[in-house]
Amino acid sequence: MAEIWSVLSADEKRFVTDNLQIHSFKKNQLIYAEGDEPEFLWVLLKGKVKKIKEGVGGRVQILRLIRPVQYFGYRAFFAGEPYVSSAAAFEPSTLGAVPLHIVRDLIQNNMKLAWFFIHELSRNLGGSDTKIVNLTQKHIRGRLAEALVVLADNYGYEDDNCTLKIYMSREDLANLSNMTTSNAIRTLTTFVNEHLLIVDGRRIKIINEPQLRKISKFG
Amino acid sequence: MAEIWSVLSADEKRFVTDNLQIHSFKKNQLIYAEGDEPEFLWVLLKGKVKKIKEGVGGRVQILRLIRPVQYFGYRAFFAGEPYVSSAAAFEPSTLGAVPLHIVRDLIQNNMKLAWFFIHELSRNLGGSDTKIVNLTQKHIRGRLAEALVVLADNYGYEDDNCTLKIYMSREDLANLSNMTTSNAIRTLTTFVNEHLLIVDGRRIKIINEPQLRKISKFG
DNA sequence: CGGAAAATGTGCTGTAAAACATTTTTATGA
DNA sequence: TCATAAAAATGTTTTACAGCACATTTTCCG
Repeated sequence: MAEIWSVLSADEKRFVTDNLQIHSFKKNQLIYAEGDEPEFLWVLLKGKVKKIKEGVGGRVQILRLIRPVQYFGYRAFFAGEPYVSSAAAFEPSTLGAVPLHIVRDLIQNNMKLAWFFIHELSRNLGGSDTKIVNLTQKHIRGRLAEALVVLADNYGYEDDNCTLKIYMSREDLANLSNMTTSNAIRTLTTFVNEHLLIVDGRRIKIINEPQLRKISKFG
Repeated sequence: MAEIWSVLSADEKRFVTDNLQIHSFKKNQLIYAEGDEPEFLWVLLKGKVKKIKEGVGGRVQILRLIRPVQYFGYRAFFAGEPYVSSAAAFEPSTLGAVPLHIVRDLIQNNMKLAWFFIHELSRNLGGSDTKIVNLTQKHIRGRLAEALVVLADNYGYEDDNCTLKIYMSREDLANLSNMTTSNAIRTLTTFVNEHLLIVDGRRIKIINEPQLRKISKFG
């Protein structure tokens, strides 16, 4: 369980293990929904998870991507609010769930754990602020390029060192970069014509990453 | 010094006081800049402060508004990054500055203080995520209405119970709601014609708040 | 005070991107 | 393996909004 695990004492580890439930989620299955009261700290063990938020007219924005081993679902609890976003599995995934009151008790007696969450929250907040400017000010090409670069940074490449290790629908790609599905498809085609990518179904090969990063930066 | 103060022991309070510097900032003066290494926890004692981030082509987004007594400038330090946004005074303001290494030492020995920051960060992160959807999906009218409502919620009204207790330029209003200055002016005029507001220079009276909130919600 | 600079207000134009529509391709599972 | 649905692709239309130019007013400060 990565970073958290390493700051826990043997007793604390035991305490967590005793209270950890393992859950499996199917592709596109909801883990929790906007408006729900936060109950569990989730840890993604295997698979991929997206945090999403519904906006005007059912339009969806993907807020964050989660990879193993990362934690989520705790922010709302610490804020004393219901969830403001939902979480769903991108693909078949295995997750652990620890009741948040257990987490609270652990933090209360383990300053290192408190620092872990302070650090995580701080990094996420910085990312969120950056995302605001990226999504509101960049043009379509810049936003899609940004999304592709983020996917590469988040999930990496297959063994060929250029195929994105995530296979998402055009719709998800659109929801990630704040555009319509049509425009995601169109812009993707443009990038292919410009020899930045090779696309085969949901398989995306990035063949000119520097140029893509440039577009993402000044787009 | 509000919430933080109340969780400190007498010794800790003394420690903070000994390390607190008071600074005055003029209207529009920069407090710190994007890219700077975080050095101080800032506390706004008097005045108004905005957190801003520059985007494509120098275009500015106002990320957050700060009122007395609120704390800021600590996120980047906890994340171990340089600042990703700048802070500037809206109007003549008085601020306190506590070196962040002092804050770190205090947190290390005071779990209540740790919880304070976990709580703050969590609330801000939720707000930031909500802002993403508001700014990307709502139309101009909705975004401006939202901004006005946020101003009312943040700084409140004058004694007449309808004049916003903040007097900001059209440009700031535009930067808050992700639009050009021209469009902020135009849309403001529309709202006046619709008898939602009365505007006299920078003095904005909200005379139909329910309708404004409705526009903000479905815009 | 007076002149310059900044802020505000309006109209016009071009265009990026949404909305809509239709066809083609790819999955899915009975 | 065929039927049906879902996803992808592509063309057309519409519109919301940025960009710009310019006039007017207000603010600032030497």
